[in-house]
Amino acid sequence: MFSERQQQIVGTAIKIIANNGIQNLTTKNIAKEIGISEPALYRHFNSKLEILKAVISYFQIKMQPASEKLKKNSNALNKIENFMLEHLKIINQNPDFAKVIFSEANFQNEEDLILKMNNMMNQSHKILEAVVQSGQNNNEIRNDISSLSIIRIIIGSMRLLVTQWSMSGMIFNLENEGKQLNDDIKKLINEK
Amino acid sequence: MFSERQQQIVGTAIKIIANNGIQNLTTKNIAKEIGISEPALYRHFNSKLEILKAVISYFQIKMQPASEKLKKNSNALNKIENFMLEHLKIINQNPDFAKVIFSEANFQNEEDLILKMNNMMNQSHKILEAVVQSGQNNNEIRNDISSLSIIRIIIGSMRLLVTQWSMSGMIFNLENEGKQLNDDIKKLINEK
DNA sequence: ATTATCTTTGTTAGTATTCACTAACTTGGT
DNA sequence: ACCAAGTTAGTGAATACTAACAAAGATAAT
Repeated sequence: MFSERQQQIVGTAIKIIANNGIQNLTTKNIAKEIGISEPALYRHFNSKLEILKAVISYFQIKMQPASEKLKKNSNALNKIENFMLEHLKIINQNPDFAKVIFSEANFQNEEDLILKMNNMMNQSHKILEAVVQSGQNNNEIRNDISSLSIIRIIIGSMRLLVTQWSMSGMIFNLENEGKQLNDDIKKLINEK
Repeated sequence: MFSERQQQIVGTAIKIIANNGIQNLTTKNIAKEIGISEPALYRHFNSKLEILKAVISYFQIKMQPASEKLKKNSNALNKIENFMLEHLKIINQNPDFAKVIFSEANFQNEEDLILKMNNMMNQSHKILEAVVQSGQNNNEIRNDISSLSIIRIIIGSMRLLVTQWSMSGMIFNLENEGKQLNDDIKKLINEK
C-alpha cells in the first residue's frame, strides 16, 4: 500500500510530532529530517493533509492487534485485560504514538481527519461494548452498572494513564502500571 | 487583574479555539472577531503567548469552584460527587472550555504553557488523592484498590465523558450523563 | 545489442499567502 | 498638554506548494 519512501515520510512525521509538536510538522522539517528536498515529498503525497491521513492510517494499522484481542475466544474479563495490555504494549514499543494520539484535538478543523480518527475510536468502543454486555449477561461482570459507564471507565482510565506516562517523560513503566490498573478494574467490575 | 478589553480578548481566543481549532487562533482572527485592528491587541498583551497564558489563567479561575467542592466538609463519596458534578456543570455552562481543556497537547512546545497546565491538573489530582485516601481510611471507600487507580478511573472517565460530549456536538446532556457515571462509580468503589 | 523514449524521483529557484509583530500617526478624554 | 487606545501601512520570516529542469533506470523499437 505505502511505498518505502512513503513509510519513511510517515515515520518521520510521527517522530516530529512526538518530539517537537504538531506545530513543527512542516514540509520543510520533514524533508530536512529525511535528507531530501521539500518538493520531493510531493512526488509521494499530494499534500501535507495526505501525509497526516497516512499517519492516522499507519497508527490504525499498528493498533489493530489490540482490538483483535477483544475478538479472541475467552471470557469477557480476559478479553478486556488482553485488550488493555496489548494496547499499552504497542504504545510502549512506539512511544512516539502517545503524543500523536493526543493530538486529535489538533486535527479539529480538518473534517477528514476528525472522521478518520473518530471512526478508529468508535470501532474499538463498539467491540468493547459487546464484550462488556456479553460479560454482564454471563454474570461475569456486574449487572447493576451500565455498560456505558464501564466502557468509559476502562477507556478513560487507560487513556489518562497513557497521558500521564507521556507527560511525565515516561518515567514509569507503562505496562506494569497498566497491569495494576487492569487488576483494580477487574476487582471492581467482576460479579462475585 | 484583567481589564475589560483583556477579558474580551481572552474570551474571543477561547471562542476561536473552540469553533475553529487552535490553528486558527491568529492575532488577525482575534482582532477581526472583536472588531478592532490587529495592533490594538498589542496595547493589551505583549504577545500572542501572553494571550494563551491568560486563557489558561482564565480557565483556572473558572474551574476553581470544582476543586473547592473537594474541600467542603462532607464524606469522601459526596465530595467526589460534588467535584465531578460541579466540574461538568461549569463545562456545560462554558461549552467552549471543553475543546480548550484537553488541548494540552497543543501547548506541547511552549514550556511555560505546559507547566501552567500541568500545575493546574496536578493541583486537583493531589486534593482528590487525599480525599480518596481518607475515604479508604474511614472504610467508606474500598480498601483493596489502590487510590491511584481510583483517581485514574474518576478523572479518566470524566475527561472521556467530556471529550465524547464535545466531539458528538454536545448532543447529550452532559450533567445527566455525569450523574449516571458518578452513581456507577460510587457503586463500584464504595465499601459496603 | 544498441539506441531511443518514457517514467520515476530527484533537484533549484521560485510563488502567493499568512504569520506575529512594529513604526508612526491620530483621536478623544482628563 | 498628556496619555491611553486606537488607526494605517508595512516588516521579515515562514508556510504549503509549483514550475522547470536533470538524471538514471526500465521498456521498447530497430
